[in-house]
Amino acid sequence: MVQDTRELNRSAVLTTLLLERPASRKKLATAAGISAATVTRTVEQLIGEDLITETQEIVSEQRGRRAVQLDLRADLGIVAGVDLGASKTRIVIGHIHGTPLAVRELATPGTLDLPALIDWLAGVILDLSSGFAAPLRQVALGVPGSLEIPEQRISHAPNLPQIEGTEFLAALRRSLPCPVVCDNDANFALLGELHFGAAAHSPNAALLSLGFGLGSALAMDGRVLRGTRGLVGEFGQLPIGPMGARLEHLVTGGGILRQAELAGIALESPADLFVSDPAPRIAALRQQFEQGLMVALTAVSVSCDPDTVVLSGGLSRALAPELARYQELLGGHLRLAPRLELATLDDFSGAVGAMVSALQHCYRDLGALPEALPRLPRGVHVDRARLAALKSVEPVVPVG
Amino acid sequence: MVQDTRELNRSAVLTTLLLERPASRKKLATAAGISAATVTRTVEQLIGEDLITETQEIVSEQRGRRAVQLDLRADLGIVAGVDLGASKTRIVIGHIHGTPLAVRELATPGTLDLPALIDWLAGVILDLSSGFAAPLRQVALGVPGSLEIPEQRISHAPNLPQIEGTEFLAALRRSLPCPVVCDNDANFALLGELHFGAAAHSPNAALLSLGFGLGSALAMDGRVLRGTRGLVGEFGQLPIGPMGARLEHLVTGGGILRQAELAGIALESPADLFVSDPAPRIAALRQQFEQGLMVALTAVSVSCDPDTVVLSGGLSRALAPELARYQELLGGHLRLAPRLELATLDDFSGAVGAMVSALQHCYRDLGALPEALPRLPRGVHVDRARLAALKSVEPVVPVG
DNA sequence: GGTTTTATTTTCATCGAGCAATCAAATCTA
DNA sequence: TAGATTTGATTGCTCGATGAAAATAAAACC
Repeated sequence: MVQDTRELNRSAVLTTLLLERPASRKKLATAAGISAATVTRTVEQLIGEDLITETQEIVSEQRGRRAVQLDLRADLGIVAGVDLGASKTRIVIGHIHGTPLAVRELATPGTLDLPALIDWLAGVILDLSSGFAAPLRQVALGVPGSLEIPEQRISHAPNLPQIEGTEFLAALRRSLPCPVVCDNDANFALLGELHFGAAAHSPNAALLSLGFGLGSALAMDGRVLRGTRGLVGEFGQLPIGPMGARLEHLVTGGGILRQAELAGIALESPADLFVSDPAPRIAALRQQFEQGLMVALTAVSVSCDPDTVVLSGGLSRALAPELARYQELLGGHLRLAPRLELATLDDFSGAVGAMVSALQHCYRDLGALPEALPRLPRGVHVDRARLAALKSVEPVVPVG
Repeated sequence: MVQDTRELNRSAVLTTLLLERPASRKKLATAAGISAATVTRTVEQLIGEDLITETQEIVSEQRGRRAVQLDLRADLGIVAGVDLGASKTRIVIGHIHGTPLAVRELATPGTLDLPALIDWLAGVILDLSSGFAAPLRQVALGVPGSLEIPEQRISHAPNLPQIEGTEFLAALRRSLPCPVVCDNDANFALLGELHFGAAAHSPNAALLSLGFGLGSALAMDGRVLRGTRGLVGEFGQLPIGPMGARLEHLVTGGGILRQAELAGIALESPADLFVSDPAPRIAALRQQFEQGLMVALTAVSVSCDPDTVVLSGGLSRALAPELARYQELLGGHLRLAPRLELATLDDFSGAVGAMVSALQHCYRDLGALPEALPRLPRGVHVDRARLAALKSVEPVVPVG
């Protein structure tokens, strides 16, 4: 509690710059509520630390001396957001400014044993990130399982059992030259949609991932809720059916196929449930699904009072035509029902959210104020078209 | 961002004192990480503001000069925690130090119209708080309904419909000489149990209130979650039964009676469901209840990953003998199931929690650091015996 | 009564912020 | 083209607040 006023101003100026990038000293002084003199001195320090730099002045339309624009140094580094799925692994390399630089979608070699899987993953990350003339500063990894915070243990990952326990993460950390944070894939997907997707401008939001399994995530005030034992959002465990059947047996791709089999109906894919003119027996099955979906939607709604619930995962695309009806149904169950939206980043919500998280960890390490992190990165736009375009980009672009 | 270092030290010293009450200057300096010289000056300022005061020195067992103990001034004020229930209204007057001073339990005159109800409530609060030689600084009011934050509107209060809308709160505020905060009764009940009851030492906790209605509340990191529209915790809305029947129709006192009536069973009270040797038809009804209870317990568990789930409300006492079995059942549904506990403050969880909230608002207004509030008040013990003893105390005790 | 120990206050050097003057670099105007 | 004007950035200066250390205070010990 000593002379931290200087440190405090450093943080304030840096944070303001991250929020209003790029900005002149004058603008920083106004926005941060600090005198111009102090900003000059603080900026000098930050430049000395090789953190920020003066950039091109904008062609001014005003009279008077042109403001010198400042920005985070472009060669500070890059981050990697990784979504390690049971079948596909998706990676988004992000520039320190927040821009996605490269995107990859690979088949996860799920049959490999643990050391080989770690080798493969570390190799892929290093390979993709080495094409840029800036160091890799942070990796964020989404996994199809829960993370127990105190011991950094991954549990409950039936679709990729090798990674359960603590060894996978520990070994991956040894194989990578920078910090690695890890979280549940749904949590990162929600973070991605919060920043660039369907839940932008909804600080309170939830995500329901309807795929082969059921995942969900909750966010309040722009912050994704994360319990210490990774239990948050596991609504699939709700014992709602007769005999304690779980919700995940009703509203997942796997569950639908199983229910169909039990009922003696031949379904090729879970999406067949949503054909426009279903046979009566399929309609019954579908009604069962929809009942479960309503439970799931209600559950996430009363958990964090979201403005928006984002639906993602393979099944979500199949039920898109029914969305308006579901919205109405939910309104019947719930006063003040949240808005239902499909994920706009498609299968890349998770990887993009991981990139966002990695960036936030970077900014925090650089000294940004923690309370501003949920609003960072700012001034960047990411959408599916941009990601698609980057899939084919060779990572040979020198940054800066 | 100017010379706020002084203000910052003031907050730090005050917060440390609240956390380590009472404390000497030396102790404050060590605990807050501030130099002794600065603490001396800051304490001088706080004494000048009539906020803190020197108290009796402790009889020292050490050599050397005795440390002068400092404490919040006892005559700073009192707060009122009010739990306005549909049938009973409970009030706990709390000293600024956190000690409960007076406790009342009154029948709510639920048949009064709005102005008369407000008059009655304001009168009761003023009457009870006027017996102490210290001003009433803050009132916290728990209501059997939801609070929509932006407009301060109470909604969803079927058992006390007069208070719905914005007028009740607005008029009550006009009738009381100090700030009034309002929240859902379950939220305050959880806050009470978090501080003094079954969830003490569980920063992540949830509460399930099983009474005539179903209420619940969630807390993470010692902070009760509160959505902007008061939807958090309304798990009663879960449409889990056939034909969209809601969870609240299964696990509430009212629901049980209705189900029994539908089944043609005569029940005098919901508690009859839990007799030790039930008739087969009652056992079936009970099983239905327990299925609903499991859904509710699972739902709160996966919403905030609690270490403890507190059961409160009239029904919770009836099912106490079955608690161990429910704990086991829950463990079967859920890996890492939370601990189930009965509320230890009985019917006063809500009023005590409201008192806690009122105190926290006081401390915040005095300048305590927001991040310390979830740990305040400290060093006070409240239990049902103490509350019971205070029910009969006449409020004529001059404070200080 | 002197010594030792511990708490608090005072003294004093230093640090860092803001104000205001100054410098810098534009556009505007005759 | 040479001021005048406007706006941004820097610098000199003062002042307030902190912390280290010295001084003082108040106890126990011997």
